[in-house]
Amino acid sequence: MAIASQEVSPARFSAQLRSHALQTRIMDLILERGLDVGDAMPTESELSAELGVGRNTVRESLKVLQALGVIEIRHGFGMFVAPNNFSALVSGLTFRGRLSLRHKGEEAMELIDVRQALESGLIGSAIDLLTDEHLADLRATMEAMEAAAKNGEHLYVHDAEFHRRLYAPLNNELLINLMDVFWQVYRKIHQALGTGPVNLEQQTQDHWDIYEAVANKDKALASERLQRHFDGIRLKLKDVAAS
Amino acid sequence: MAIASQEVSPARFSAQLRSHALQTRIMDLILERGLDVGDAMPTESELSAELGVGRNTVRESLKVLQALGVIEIRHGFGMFVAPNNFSALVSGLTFRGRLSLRHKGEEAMELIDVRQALESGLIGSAIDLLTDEHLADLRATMEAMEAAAKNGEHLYVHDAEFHRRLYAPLNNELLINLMDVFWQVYRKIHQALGTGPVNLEQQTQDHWDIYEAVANKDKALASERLQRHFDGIRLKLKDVAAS
DNA sequence: TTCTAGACATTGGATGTCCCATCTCCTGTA
DNA sequence: TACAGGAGATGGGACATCCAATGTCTAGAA
Repeated sequence: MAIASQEVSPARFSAQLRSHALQTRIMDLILERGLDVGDAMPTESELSAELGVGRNTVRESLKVLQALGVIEIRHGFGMFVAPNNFSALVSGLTFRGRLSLRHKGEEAMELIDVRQALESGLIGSAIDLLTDEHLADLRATMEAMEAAAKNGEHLYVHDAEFHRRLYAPLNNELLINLMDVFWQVYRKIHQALGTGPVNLEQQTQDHWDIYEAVANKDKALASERLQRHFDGIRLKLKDVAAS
Repeated sequence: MAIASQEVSPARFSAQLRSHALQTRIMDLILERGLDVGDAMPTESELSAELGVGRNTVRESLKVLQALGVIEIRHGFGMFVAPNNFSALVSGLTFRGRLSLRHKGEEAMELIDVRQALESGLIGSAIDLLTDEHLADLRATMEAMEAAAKNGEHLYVHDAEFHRRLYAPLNNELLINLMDVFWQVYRKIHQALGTGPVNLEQQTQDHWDIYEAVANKDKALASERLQRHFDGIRLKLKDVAAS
């Protein structure tokens, strides 16, 4: 006879498990077939037939895999195993940040904290591996930033480029991607809040200071200046959130 | 009753942009309505009507949002704004890692690098904020780990718990979530490779060493022992990948 | 009062249809 | 021969409409 189950219904997640299982099956299929980045996937119909589920169901999973950066979908042509691409995380994290800003902006601050920890913690290793070539790239970025500042243009592109190149010596794509995601999320949140007045010269000078410390291979100074850079960002965010 | 007569823009917009736009519209709708974590979302049909797209299309976007951890879908009941939850990232990153292991396992190594940078870089701040209560929690975890090791059980749970509690003082949920994701991805990759022989005692001792340094508030020592801990993990991974 | 069975709302999934984006290749013209 | 343009094939995008599965809630029975 049926006993009233004391168990907190585990079936509450059963549906998610099934759709998650389908995603996993598709990923396993890629691995089993030895497909590599850029290779073509089976068509939606083929997958639908092969996996024994409807095409709509397959599509839902495929969209998720696309969002996770696993595959790339090209309308009218086909689907392909995607190169590393975390851009999809941006929207999710941005949403989180904006949601949190309605309270006290905690999560947005947490984001800055993580960026700060990652960047100031890794700058030492990056300086160790820095070559003249990397330094020249960095300098070129700074000059472009300065030129943009003089023209009154936004520094977004150059700012992102600077931070990306700063850690290029580490040769860690995952790290670069992660940092890029965090940077973009910060930018989007900042945009959504409405940008206050920006001091382009100050911003450029901050980056020059960091560049200088890096060029002199002064790890401690570089780390400290990065810390201060982020302190400034944090303050600005707090200002905007309070208004 | 179809309100579909709304003529859309000339089909200049790429498909990805359109589906991404739909996801954004749903997220904006949440923000506009002031929904908070745990609140119920409109039903699929309502969204379909409101956004002027078919229910299947809405569902694809909803699944993506679920995968990004934005919403939680409960079969037969409804959809809700989800609490922070990065577990979905795990599958995507795991896939990346396994894909890379077919070549030289670079990405899996990069993952360890990022973990190492994050953890050894942040241990100092964590020690600054460490309270007796946190320390007691940490000790409890270690004792549980030791007990498990004596019984020959896997240490997975306790290992993860240890690293989670180590950084609890920072009070940064995003960070905890990220570390958890990385930890799980590492574990899954390791599992997929087939675990070699594991030395439970050694593993436990490593963690005790770290605990000791933390308990003594010796930041430098803690950071160094964490570094060595990850060096060990990296070596183990290299061994398995080479075979 | 307590427990159970069923109604209901809502998501899960399948199928069929049509639309439209992209690529390939063939043909016609210079 | 070389190149431009268009027709057709391929394949994803969107939608309507079923029915199934499942969690919740309530009415009714013990």
